[in-house]
Amino acid sequence: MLTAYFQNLVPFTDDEIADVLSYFEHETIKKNTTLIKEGQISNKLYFVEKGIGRSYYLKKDGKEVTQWFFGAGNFMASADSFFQQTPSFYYLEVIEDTLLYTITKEKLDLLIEKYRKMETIIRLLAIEILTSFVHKLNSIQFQTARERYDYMLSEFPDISYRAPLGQIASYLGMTQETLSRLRRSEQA
Amino acid sequence: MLTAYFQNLVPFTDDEIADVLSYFEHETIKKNTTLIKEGQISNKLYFVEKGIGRSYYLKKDGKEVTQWFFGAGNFMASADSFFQQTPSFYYLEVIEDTLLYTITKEKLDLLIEKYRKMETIIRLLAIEILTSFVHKLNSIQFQTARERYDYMLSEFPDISYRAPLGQIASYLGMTQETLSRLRRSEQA
DNA sequence: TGAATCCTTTGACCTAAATCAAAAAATGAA
DNA sequence: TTCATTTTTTGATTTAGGTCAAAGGATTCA
Repeated sequence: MLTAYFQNLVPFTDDEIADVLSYFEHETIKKNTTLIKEGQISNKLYFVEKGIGRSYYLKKDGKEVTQWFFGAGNFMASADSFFQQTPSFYYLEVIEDTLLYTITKEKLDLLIEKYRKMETIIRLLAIEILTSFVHKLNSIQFQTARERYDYMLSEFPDISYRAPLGQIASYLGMTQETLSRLRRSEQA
Repeated sequence: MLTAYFQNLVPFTDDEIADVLSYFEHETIKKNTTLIKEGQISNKLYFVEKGIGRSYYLKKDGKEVTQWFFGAGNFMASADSFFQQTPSFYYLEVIEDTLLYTITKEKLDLLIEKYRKMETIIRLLAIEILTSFVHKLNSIQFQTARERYDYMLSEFPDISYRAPLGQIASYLGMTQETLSRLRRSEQA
């Protein structure tokens, strides 16, 4: 899956791909494990092979706000912390038993130096993440609660039914009571 | 200013910088000029030397929604359209008389091929844009109108007083009436 | 310099969604 | 299998901010 992801962006030879993959580690993570806490500098970039990851932060009143869901087939990171090596604003966790490929910042930098194509991939990855964030921003700003939930269903159909309701509600910027009522009216 | 921007990310020699700058053009643009319309594929990346740029889109009801303001010292683009060469979701315009450096996609690609450092710069640029978008997303989701305006004041103090109120209001996801009332209470 | 257009303010009223509270359902641990 | 904890649903009430309408100000351009 990771191989396909790379090949899709920039073509590699089989030898190159094998070498690139050797920089990654394979990990199995149990449900509800925290990968990064707020304030830590994130040293790893993750690729979700199976399962769901989530980033969130705590409001002053202690309530969690989901910032993003990472489904299978996507890279996951506390992007600003990892790329800019600054303290993370977010917590990162997995909300299901999850299979991850991971790479450290140091190894990624080595890879980027070794393969120019890798730098291209990271550039494209950053732009892709950027695009999807912008898309979310536009889907949430000025939209009603119902429209925001419709965006969620179309953008993350699988996650919409696997993540706890409260986590989805905060991702969409509404209370869980409101989301619960929306779901009821959905089925009618 | 553009030189400083580059040097700040990756060191170049004087000769290199001169060569890189020769790929850019210098343009003076009159207030309220549209640079890109929705649906067009954006072929240019802009650097704002002086003035203010703005991206916006139209809702189904025809109302403009400001997506971003670009102040002096920043790159401006319809990011997804320029980098991925897809039809732009946004309009791009300048809201003051503006001095811009511009570079076409073709020339930028040449530069990236010629100087690896350029690819690094674009990668870092993409990550920087990403980070600031994420920051906005977090500052708007779950915040009250007052808090959103405070974010605007701290993030874009200059633009807060130079852009028309309606444009700022839609950027912050509120009506202009609400923003007008906020400002009044501000002064009290 | 004045008509025309655009931008901002103000007021009255309304509504979507938040808050508060508590019951019901689901999950998990012993 | 039961008890405890967490998650979801439902109801009653409140409120922030939206909508509608109209009047003032400020720009612009002939």
